Amino acid sequence: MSEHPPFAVAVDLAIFTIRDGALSVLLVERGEEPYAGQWALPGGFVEPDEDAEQAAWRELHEETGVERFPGYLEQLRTYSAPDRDPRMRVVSVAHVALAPDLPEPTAGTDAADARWWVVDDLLEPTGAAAEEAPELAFDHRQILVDARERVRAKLEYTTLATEFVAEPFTLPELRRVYTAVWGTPPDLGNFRRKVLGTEGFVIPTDAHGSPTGSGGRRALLYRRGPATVVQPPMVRG
Amino acid sequence: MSEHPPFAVAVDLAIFTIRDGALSVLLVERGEEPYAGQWALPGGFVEPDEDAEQAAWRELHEETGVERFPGYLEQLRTYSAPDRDPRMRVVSVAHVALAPDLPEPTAGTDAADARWWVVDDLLEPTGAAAEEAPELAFDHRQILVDARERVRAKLEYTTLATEFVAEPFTLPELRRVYTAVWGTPPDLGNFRRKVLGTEGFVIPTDAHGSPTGSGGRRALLYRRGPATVVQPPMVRG
DNA sequence: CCAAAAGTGTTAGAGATACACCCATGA
DNA sequence: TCATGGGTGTATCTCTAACACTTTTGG
Repeated sequence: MSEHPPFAVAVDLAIFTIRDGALSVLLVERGEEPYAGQWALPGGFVEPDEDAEQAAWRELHEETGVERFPGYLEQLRTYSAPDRDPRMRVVSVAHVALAPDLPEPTAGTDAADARWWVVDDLLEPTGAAAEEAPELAFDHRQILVDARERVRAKLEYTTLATEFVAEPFTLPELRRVYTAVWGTPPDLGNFRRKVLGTEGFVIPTDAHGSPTGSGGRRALLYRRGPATVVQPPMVRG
Repeated sequence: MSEHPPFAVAVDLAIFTIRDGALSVLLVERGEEPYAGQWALPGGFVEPDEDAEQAAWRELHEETGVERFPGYLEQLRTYSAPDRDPRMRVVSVAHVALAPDLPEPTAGTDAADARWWVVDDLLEPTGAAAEEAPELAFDHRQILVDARERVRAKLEYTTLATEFVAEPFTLPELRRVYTAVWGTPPDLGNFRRKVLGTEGFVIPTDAHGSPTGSGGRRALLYRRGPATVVQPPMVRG
């Protein structure tokens, strides 16, 4: 019982953002074997002097090319099937990150390319997207499925949606986050009542946003409030 | 970037049950260094040919002494602080298990002793319990705190409470599960309406239970139903 | 002045809260 | 027959779903 077989410990990241009204995730094209040329979630090995969360933050900065990542990070779960990496025994602590719209990523050190993908195009491709949709390396498709479900669920009972928008933001912007993640827009009136009625969800400013299209009222601007939970939750669909 | 420092990967288990109306957890007294003589969550190293969940099931059988463990198991989260084990770099994939009242456990191979502890006596000891309450080894206190919070939360929006009672069970028994986990009893009438009104939560039988004390009506017996979620959730407090 | 986008009001109904009350059983 | 525990009923209140309506702005 004093055996401890050696494992490599990695972190993988599902980094989500909203682009053009669609929930999107950052993928990298692998430059090395295994799965060279295939698309995968960004990630890397945990260093001897850091924990998994520190490793995830480090990769987040490396892969997005942003020094001060403006978003949110949390652990998702650990994937440990013995054959998940053909090279050796690798256990991966997957994380979920959320951010407001980020610049186009730069390909990292060991990645051939990096870009944003619309999540639905990867997981439920229809029409033209079905041709383009790549298979993901390793068990990353499963990680992506679990990560999306985590985000969907957390929008219901937390104020996490505000991590998808840059401050200051308008309520219609925030509502578009829910629309993108859930696939269907929450009722306008009920949405506003819920957000404004939840103490500390958003903090009003006295400034107005700029017009969205041609014509239309200018929305009020808000900042993130200190609240983290929404009780009772917003309901999906 | 092609370095993979070697880690040991372990599983730790927070095994909960309800004993005498209190949420209880199984601890083992460590027989070996580090932390010899201190109490800890049961656990062990992941073997080369199994994943973390299989390792957790294996430990569950070994530590409880039960061949066919009757309860529920899920991954909690992974703890990976570099100094969490003084011997070497150990990453632990913690799990939560729930079971109906189990027999007194047998001390495992590398444990000096094993017994059930009332969780509140460990985490918020008052009065006499404060003397007895041991400090837990490693970061197991934190794991226990997180595990209890997971269980509390899941009772709200899932049918998980039924994993704490042996089939067939009565509704008052099930209600005592909520009372033990939340610390306060849900309203009797509302509780029944919620459980019976949630399709597939419980399945009625035509048998009656045996009397609890001296006097009192005999409760109807039920079995677990196929439902897993409770929508909208039961509310705590 | 019209269309588009933001914001407000209103009504019906579901569900929860907080009880009071009735039933079955053993001593 | 009474205490004990199981089970039912109900008035009130809160919140939400659904939808109609008003306001502000650009062209």
